[in-house]
Amino acid sequence: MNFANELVQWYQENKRDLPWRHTTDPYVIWLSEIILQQTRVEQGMPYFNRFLAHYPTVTDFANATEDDILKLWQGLGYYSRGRNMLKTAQLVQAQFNGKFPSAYEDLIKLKGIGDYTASAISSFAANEAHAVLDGNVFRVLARYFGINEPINSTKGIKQFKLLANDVLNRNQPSIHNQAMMEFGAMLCKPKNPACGTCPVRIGCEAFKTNATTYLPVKLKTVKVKERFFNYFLTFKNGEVLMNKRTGSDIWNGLYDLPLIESDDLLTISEILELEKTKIYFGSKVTVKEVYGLQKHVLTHQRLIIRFIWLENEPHFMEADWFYTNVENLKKLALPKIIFLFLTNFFKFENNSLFSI
DNA sequence: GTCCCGTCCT
DNA sequence: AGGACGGGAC
Repeated sequence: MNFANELVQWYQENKRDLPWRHTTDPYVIWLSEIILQQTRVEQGMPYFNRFLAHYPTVTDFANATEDDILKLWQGLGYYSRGRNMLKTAQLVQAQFNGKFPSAYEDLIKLKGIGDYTASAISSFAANEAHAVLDGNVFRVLARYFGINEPINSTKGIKQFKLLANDVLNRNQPSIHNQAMMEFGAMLCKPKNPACGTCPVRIGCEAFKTNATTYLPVKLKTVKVKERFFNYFLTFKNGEVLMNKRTGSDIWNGLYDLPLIESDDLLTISEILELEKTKIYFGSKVTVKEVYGLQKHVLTHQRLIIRFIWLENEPHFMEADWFYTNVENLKKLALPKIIFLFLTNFFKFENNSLFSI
């Protein structure tokens, strides 16, 4: 039996029972695949269930607002996925009459759907012969065939793409694709792969040469930028001053507090002396309380965050600032660190995050 | 630190 | 082609 068939057999005996594996509805598969991009199954699962409960069809999804989607997406990260999903749902509603496409050529044109997701949906929903190439598949192929080419180089991606489609079982692309990924996730893991129980270890180059630790090869590590976020907490008539984030920075579309970013770690008095602080709050500022420093680590950034509670009301309001009461605050999509701070500050019994 | 059922922007 | 984009788990 060849490599791919061995993995399919392993898959049928060892696969996890995941909800999106019980359907061929391209909409449901799309939902699961976007949520699972760069996200572990265990982390994505509750979000998948929530989204499906809120939006059983793509038409329901298309009728949502961006605020609705981002609130449901809160805490999952890579928020452009949620924003792109809404655009795609609206386009599917308008141009495909609410019938979610399952053909690769249609899917690849949609926002938020790249080669991986188009291959996944078209193979799972319509059994089209497109090999998926995700982090798992890269790893399995690199190890089994002993390939040193970096998986994130242009040359490497081309090579792996060819290889993945070469080993693809064209009689059952759906099961084949799922088997490759499940095998990578459950057995051929990044660290401490279970070579002892691996059904294909006899033919595996990495096993034979004891190289699983060094494969796959990946170029460069991301450099982490350090940023200092000085947040201000102010109230008027019991309402808190909030900010809607726009532009191309992190957390686009989510809500946080009025912010002054600094290049270095400043003392409280230094922050209050900043020109920007004076423009916003005047030169006579009364600090009621300071919370922080807190560290918040993202993939490319390390945020050093402080919250400064001021008695003052702003002299100048940015266009994206607004006051809101606590009840409405609970409905806003907040970055994790802001959500944690405000939840703690206001002592929410906030379960809105996981209520359906 | 690395990786997760990647994609978009420049 | 390179960089940006969250958060959690190990």
